[in-house]
Amino acid sequence: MCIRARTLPDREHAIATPMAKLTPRSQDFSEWYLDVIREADLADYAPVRGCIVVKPYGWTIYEHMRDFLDRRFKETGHVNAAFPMFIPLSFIQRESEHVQGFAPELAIVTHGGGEQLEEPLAIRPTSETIIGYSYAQWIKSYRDLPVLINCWNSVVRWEKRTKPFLRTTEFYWQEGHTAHATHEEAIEEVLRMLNVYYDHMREDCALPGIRGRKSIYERFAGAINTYSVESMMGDKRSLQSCTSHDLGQNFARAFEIKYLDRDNTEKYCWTTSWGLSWRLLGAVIMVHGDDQGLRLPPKIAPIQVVIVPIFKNDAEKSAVMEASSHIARTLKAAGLRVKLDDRDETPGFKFNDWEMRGVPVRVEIGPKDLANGTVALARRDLPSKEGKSFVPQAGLAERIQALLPEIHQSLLSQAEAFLHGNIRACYTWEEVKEAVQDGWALAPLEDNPANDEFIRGELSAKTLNFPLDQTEGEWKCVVSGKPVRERALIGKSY
RNA sequence: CGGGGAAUGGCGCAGAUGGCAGCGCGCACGGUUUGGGACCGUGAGGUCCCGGGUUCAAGUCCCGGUUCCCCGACCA
Repeated sequence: MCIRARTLPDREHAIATPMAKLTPRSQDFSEWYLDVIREADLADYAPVRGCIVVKPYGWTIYEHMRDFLDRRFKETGHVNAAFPMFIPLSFIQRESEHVQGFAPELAIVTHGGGEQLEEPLAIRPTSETIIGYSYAQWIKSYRDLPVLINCWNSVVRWEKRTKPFLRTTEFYWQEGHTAHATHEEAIEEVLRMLNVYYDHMREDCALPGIRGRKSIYERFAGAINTYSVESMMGDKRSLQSCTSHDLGQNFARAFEIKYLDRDNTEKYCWTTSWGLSWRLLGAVIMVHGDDQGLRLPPKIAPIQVVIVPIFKNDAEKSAVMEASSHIARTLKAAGLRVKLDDRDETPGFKFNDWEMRGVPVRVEIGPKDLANGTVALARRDLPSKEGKSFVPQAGLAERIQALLPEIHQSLLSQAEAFLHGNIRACYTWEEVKEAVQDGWALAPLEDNPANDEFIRGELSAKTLNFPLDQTEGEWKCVVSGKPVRERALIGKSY
């Protein structure tokens, strides 16, 4: 079963570009997104509701993202481990807010080996509880702290409304779980990991975002504070790209995660958890993509450079192929991920094909280039003519190595301009109402669940977060009118 | 979970009033081509989403279900 595309209702467009495979982004962003996933060969639907099959090209992008992030976890002192995907139902019920938050989304196993289980097993929607059980056994002394563990796994949440990568029944992610002696240390960890995510997004994925604290209403079930990075998609809706939770002592108390301190008294640990899923790949698609398809940041692109040979006859072919192979070898030796496209297709077809797949750099080599000692160099981040130039073959590897960071920066800058250009400072409810029709509002807000509910009810938008970077000031809450010192981002979201 | 749309070859679609399952693209093979989605010829490819029912006969009509898309509710 495959992801289906719709007919292009825009006939004129279809005639103008008869081979168009994507719904134009401006016409229907949601269809465009699904079209890109299909045409760029990222994923298929699975025969199970809300589940997807991630194809090799899509998975390779995720692998690169994962590897960069994993490196950052290791650099900040974390180690990886694995815990069971089955969680005794009673574990999830131990933390009261946690169970309330997750009960509606649980998948539960009632049978095993042909027999009904004595205690049903939940398939993990997240692992705080089963990891808490282990931590309670592992942690005896202040000398055992902190515990800094990360898991790469998948979790299951029975979502009502799903969308490839953004919200799937099963999704791959990482979840970090740490335990600390003091609340200060735990808070430090929560913010450290928020910044690790923020840096990963910017530096590896060219994705800007706004770091902030979630409102009381929006925070994780069982946390005393949740932080997020909110990203703005191409349709100006927000995507919560990652979260980092200060769990206080809630799970420590529920699972008896205690240590004996220097003063010989027993104390509860302070725990944290933080996660980032393949949803971020959805953000890469929706932030960078255009009407030609994907535009991948070079660091996570499965193929960084594609070489397209051009020739008219056999004589030209052998000369061009020889030069192409040589260049491919040179670029590979320089550490670039290179693909020489020797398929029996026309160059024009290949140009479009690789643009669809988001390859950052294209090298074209034809007879004219052989004569001139040049190649045509095209960059995906700029429109076709603007991004194409003829450069000498000599020093090509160095040139491309220097170009990749430039493309990264260009994608980041474009996204950043879009993000900041679509946030409006608002000071009245009327202004907020108007701003969220076409972007985000930054407005004074009292952190009170009643206000969140009001916003949701009135606007089909929600409180995204209270940005960490706040300007000093005192305003009146746009909902309650009470004096506040903080402003919140409000917008439509995924 | 509520409202609306949809499901026919790998993809996009057509198949009034029930009567031999089709088109474009893609795919395979042969040839001509190749600097922005080439062309000619030949050919392969189908549980018409699933299960019941009506009928001499169901892609088409009726009932039930599944999945996908959109809007809402819900949701780290």
